[in-house]
Amino acid sequence: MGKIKPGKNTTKKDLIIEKAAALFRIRGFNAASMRELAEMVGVEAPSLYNHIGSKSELLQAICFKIANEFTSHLERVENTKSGNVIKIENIIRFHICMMLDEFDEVFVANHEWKHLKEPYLSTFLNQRRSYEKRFVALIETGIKTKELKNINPYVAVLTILSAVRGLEFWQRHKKNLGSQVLQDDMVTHLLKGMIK
Amino acid sequence: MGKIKPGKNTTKKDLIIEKAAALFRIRGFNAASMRELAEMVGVEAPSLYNHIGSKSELLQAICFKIANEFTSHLERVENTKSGNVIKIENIIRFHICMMLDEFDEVFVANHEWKHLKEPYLSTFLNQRRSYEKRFVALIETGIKTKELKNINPYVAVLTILSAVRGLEFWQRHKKNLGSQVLQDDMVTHLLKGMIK
DNA sequence: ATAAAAAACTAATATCCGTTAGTTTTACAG
DNA sequence: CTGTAAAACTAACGGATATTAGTTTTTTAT
Repeated sequence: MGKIKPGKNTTKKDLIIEKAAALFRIRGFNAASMRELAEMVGVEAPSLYNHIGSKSELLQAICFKIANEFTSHLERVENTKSGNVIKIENIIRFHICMMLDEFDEVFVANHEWKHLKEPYLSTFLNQRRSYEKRFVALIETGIKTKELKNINPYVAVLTILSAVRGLEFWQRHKKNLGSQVLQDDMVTHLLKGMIK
Repeated sequence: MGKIKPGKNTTKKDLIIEKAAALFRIRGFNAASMRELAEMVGVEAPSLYNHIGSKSELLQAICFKIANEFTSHLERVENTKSGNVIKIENIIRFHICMMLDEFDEVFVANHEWKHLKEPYLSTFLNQRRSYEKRFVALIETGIKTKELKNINPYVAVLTILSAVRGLEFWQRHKKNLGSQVLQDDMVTHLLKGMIK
């Protein structure tokens, strides 16, 4: 029967996925073993299969959870009446937030997606391409409405995504940088080159 | 006895390392099998061991080849008499060049280093930290000599490294962007925020 | 041409991993 | 309590992997 398992308000499956994200980030998907994961969960390895279907399924869950969060946020932004600059700032801030407080999952989605199996791999890549295109379109609109400089929108999108992704690299130095300060610095720095 | 093997001016070991870099980039270190590598080299798997010691040794060779190239280039720049802005531009251009024409090796060094075994893992990370520190020092000097704005040098270094690393992400779109144009754009963009 | 060394091949081993089978324990519903 | 379903455990399997051993072929030096 349906149960609510841990003391928290989450299923044990959710706990497993959460631990899997941490493990996959540190070890990488292939190097991470179900036995290690089981130990982190506090259980023997075969017991995991009472809650999940397979190791790949864990990777799928992580990657699509993140991909869907980004996609649905973008959709929300698109349906907003704000100007394009604000929309873009909104997206940048969302990326930074995701990077900071769902670090493991975002890292895994960024680095381990290549180990997804078909047809999930193709779906994931299509979703990603679609996201980029819609982001580009947003910038193109901003250029048409004279809000933005006449920049190459692809370069802009990829610069933004690269810079934000670089936050994973900053973790080590985070102690030296307040996170809100960091966020503001990054946003203004990334927007400065674009706004007219 | 000492031999020079292939028609080219490289040893077969070098060929194996080159193919390994391509394979490790595509599959990831753990997912890549020695049998796959052997097929790429045109040989049966055990034959590889006439030229190399182990799979890990291949990863070590790739990671330290790249790390040493960056380190020795930095050393060369430090011993130059140029101004700090030129030194920094020099470093950025070197990173971009490395990314473009030793793509597989740089990618592997950036993403698969975590699978190095001790003591190589520690050595690699120390070398990397040292590189960052010396890069930071260069920027700090530039600030003291009033060549650069009073920016946070850590932020500057990490932004630069992130942006350049993002080039791996651009491969897909490279068709749309001339590589020299790209290089100049990126350099000026990265420097613009720093120069006084 | 011949001897020696280098490098290829076949066969096999030990290990590890994801997963299944089968069983026992735990926990909740009545 | 008692019955039932969820979830834990032990044991084990099948497959893949890096690597070794031993042998044969190819290349090189003289």
